Parts: sequence; structure tokens; C-alpha cells
Amino acid sequence: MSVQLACASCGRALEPADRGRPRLYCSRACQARAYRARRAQTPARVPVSDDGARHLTVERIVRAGIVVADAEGLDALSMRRVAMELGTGTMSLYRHVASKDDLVTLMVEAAMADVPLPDSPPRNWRHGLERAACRDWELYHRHPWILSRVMVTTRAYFSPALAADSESAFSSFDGLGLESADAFRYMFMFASYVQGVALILVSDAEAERQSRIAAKQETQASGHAQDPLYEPGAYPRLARAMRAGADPWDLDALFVSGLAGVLDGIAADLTRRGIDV
Amino acid sequence: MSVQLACASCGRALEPADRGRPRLYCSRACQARAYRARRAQTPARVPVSDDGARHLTVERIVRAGIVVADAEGLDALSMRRVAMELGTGTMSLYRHVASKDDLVTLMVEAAMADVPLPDSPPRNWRHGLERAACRDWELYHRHPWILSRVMVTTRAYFSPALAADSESAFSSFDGLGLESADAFRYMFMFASYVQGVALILVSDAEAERQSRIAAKQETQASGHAQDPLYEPGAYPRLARAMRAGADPWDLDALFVSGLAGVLDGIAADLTRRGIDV
DNA sequence: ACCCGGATGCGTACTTTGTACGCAACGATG
DNA sequence: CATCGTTGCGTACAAAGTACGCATCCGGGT
Repeated sequence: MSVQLACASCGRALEPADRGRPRLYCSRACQARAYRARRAQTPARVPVSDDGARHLTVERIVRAGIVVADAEGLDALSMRRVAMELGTGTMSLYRHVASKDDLVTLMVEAAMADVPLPDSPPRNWRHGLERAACRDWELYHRHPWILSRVMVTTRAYFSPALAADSESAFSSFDGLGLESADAFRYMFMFASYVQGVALILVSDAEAERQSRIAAKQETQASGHAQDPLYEPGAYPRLARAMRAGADPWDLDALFVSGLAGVLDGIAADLTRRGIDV
Repeated sequence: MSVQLACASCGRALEPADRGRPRLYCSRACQARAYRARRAQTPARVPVSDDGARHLTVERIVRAGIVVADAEGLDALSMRRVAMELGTGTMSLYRHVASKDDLVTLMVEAAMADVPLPDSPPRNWRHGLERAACRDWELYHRHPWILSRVMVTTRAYFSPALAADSESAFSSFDGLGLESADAFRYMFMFASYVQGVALILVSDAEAERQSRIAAKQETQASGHAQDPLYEPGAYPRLARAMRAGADPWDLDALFVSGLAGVLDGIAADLTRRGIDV
């Protein structure tokens, strides 16, 4: 009398192999399911790359995703779109990427590596923060869509690239003998400002893309002409400010000017604590 | 010989009415299409409310949308969900709202009306901006999802509620004899900071909801325990700051402290220009 | 009384997304 | 050569937005 064997995946009865080693699964499908379950434990994000050049790799997928997102925005990024970009089937991507969410996370990490962190120590804290702000600004210019993850990543997930960015900016305060909590407050204010401006930059980029699409479809866009802001009736201060030199926003100049203000605010607090530069 | 009549909508041949006034459309469907086309010209957002109490109105739909978005986040807001909330069919909503996008826009306008603007003139510019910041902060606390539109609304669309908010904050600089462009720069810095912090507030709220859902599904969440930030190796400054009093973020306190810094920055610039308070 | 058009509610169906599932094929290895 | 790890991908399903058109109610002119 022999033991009744069961499929290791579905548990159904399993007739023993007629010769050779014993069977483990009742079907190829069950084998695949077992493999998938095993793989779920260790995501194996790094491809084995034993042969060195495979058709589909995480890197290629992530790069294709970045190309699409840069060109058409994060809204246009779909798994089918990425697959089309690579000339493969949609579901093939899922062998290398756990989900679309995972893909975007990887894209953000990769995109942030495009703009290098400063490697020399800053001359002083102000220089350090200005350098950090410039780096972020450059990042948001190149890849506006990363902001959608920066907002989510704040505390929910851990991102090496983001942590390295913060750490680098943090190092601006080295040697000032600052309390950690104070340095954190300064960083909070600084990062909030930068993110806030990035929000405007991103929505500007999106609006421009939208209007470009609209302009392509119908020749004349309704445009800025009858913008209610420009009628001085209801919102006089806003209208005046909009007209006074701020009409075609020079977002870069505004960013720099606001940044100077934020840094002045930090300087004032430092002075108040007697930690003058 | 009589003129060949055509349907006013589809243009197909139309046999004349056997009695009474002549027909306009070949079918009820064409009539409805013509009505829709006419309505597209004048959106008629305000319901006629001739009887005073109709089942479905824009207000009820918008209110239901706000309830859903407040409770379950903007991601959970779907037309079917709102319809379910109201006990009607999904497509009924489209008689009162042009699209989901339109609904969200209306929701933002309505939600912003929940927190009133200050009606007295501010004591000084600093007081005015603090008041404005408090109002925004309260808004984002109550309806975190409005941020998703504030970012889009920046320049692309016009929003009365948002314009009123800006205008009110702008009025803080009245009487200082400031150049419009300077006032705009200050406003830009101020608004960017507030939006930046709001981004963190919103993503915190979202993360909390997510973890609440996760905790409901599986009893133990993986949680903060093995957060790589807390291992002091790779990101020492970040880890130290996180431990030093910033672990359960007091976002309100951080907001106020950063706001003070931003206002100090404006004050420094005012002093530099000889426009001391 | 009657009928037509304005207006509203809503069922059906199509599109676009993410993605679960399982088959087929390829290479290595016993 | 049978088996297994691995990869590619076709099929299919679930959600979500929404176009379309039918049914219905109401008010006003004939």
C-alpha cells in the first residue's frame, strides 16, 4: 500500500510518475502557481542577467516608462503604453515589475539618479540649501511627474533617493552646533517651500501640455483673453499683480526670489538663537 | 408640390405631421440630441427649481461628492459611488454635472465656502497673512482632497473661491505702498509654502487611511518597526532628526513654526527696502 | 381633451485601465 | 529525455467614465 500523493499546489490527488523522480504538481499550471507564490516571498527585483543581454529587463522597462512620462505625462503612462514602447506584450512587464505602482516607484528612483547630488561639502549652510534647492528644481524641470510620488513618499514609504536628497540638504547645517529638532524645523520649512513651488511648476507643465493638445485639435483656443482675473472688478489686487510683470510668469526667477526669502527667515531664527554664521 | 421637410437634428427626410403643428425631429432621440446640443451652449448649472424641491439637484450631488471624498478620499470618488450615495442611477448625475471633472471642480468651490474668509481688515500685514494661512490650513484639514485641484487650478482654470482667497491674502499688504510686483513675490512665496505643507498634510491623511484599511484587513501591519530611516547607518542626520522629537509629527506646530520663518523672510525684505512696519 | 416639446431619470453598452490566470516555449540539469 | 526554473504573452475579468437613446412627467398651445 502506497501513500496517496497530493499536488503541492492545488492539493488534489496526484498519480505518481510512472518513472524517474516523483511528480510534485498535478499540472503545469500548478507548477507555475507554486513558482509565483515562491517568487512573491522574494521579489527578486534584480534580474539574474546570467546571459548579460535579455530582451526585457527592469531597467529597460523603467527607462521606457520614464520616456513616456516625460513626453506625455504620468496620466498617459499605462502598462499597455509602456509595452507598446518596448514592442512586447502587456503582461510581459509583470514578470519584472510587481505592479504599475511598483513601476512608478522604480521610475522615480531612477529619474532622481539622473541629477547627481553635490559631492563637495557646502561653503556654508546657505550655500548648501541653495545647492539642494537647485538640484530639486532641476529634477522637477526634467521629470515633473516625480512630484506625484514625492507627496506620497513623505512618510508612507521609504525611498533611498529621497532620503539621500534630504540627508544631503541636512548636511548644510553640519558644524553649526544646532539642535536636531531645530535643524529639522528648518528643513521642514525649506522642503515645504520647494515642494510648493514644484506643485506650480508641475501644474504649469501639465496645463501647457493640455493646451498644446487642445491647440492641435482645434486651431483657436479660447485662451487667456477673457480671463476673469484680468477684469479689474472683482479681484483688483490679484488683477493688478497679474498685470504688473507677472503675466508670463518667470517661474525660475520667482523660485529664486522666494527661496532667498525662506533662507532669510532661517537666518533670522539663527540670529535670534545667537548662532550667527 | 410641398417642400421636403428634414429632421432638424439628423437631417433625414421627415414626413409632415398629419395634423397640428409641423414636426421638428424625426424621432424622440433626435429631439433629445438637439436638446443636449442646445444645453451645451448654456450649461444652465443652476437648476430651474420651479417647484422648489426636486429629487436631484446640483447641490445635492456636490454635497454627496464632498461626503464621499471627505470620508474615503478622492480616489474612492466615482460617479457610481456618488449615485449610490444618493440612491439614483449613475447616469442621472450627468443631467446636472457635465463630467466627473466638472463635479470635482464644483466640489472644491463648495468646500472652500465652508470656511469663511475673514471679513475685518487685518491689523497689519503679518496678522493678515497669518489669518490667511490659518484659513487655508483649516480648509486642508477638513477637505484634504481640494489640494488636488488647487494644484491644477493655478493658472489653467479660473476658480472664484481660489481667487477670493488670494485676493483676501493680498489685501494684507494694503497701505504699505508696495509695488504690485513685490507684493506678488511675497504672495508667491507665502502661497508656495502653505501649499507645500498642505502636500505633506494630505499625503499623511492618505497614508493614515491606507494603513487603517490595511489594519482592518490583516491584524498586524508591518508598520514602522523596521523603517530603514531609523537605522542610523545610511542617513544619520535624517535618523537623528526623526528621533529627536519629530517622530509623531506635530504637523500643526511645524506649520506654524515654518510660517513664522517665511514671514520673517518677508519682513527682512521689507526692512531692506526701507518699508518697515 | 390632446398633443408636442422641454426636461429628467436611468438602463445599456462601449472604451480604457490594471491585472489574475494559465499556456507555450526555451534552456539547464539530473 | 523528463523535469523544472524562467520568460513571454494571449485571454479574460473587474472597475470606472460616459455616449446614446428610451420612458416618463409636466406645462402650454390648439
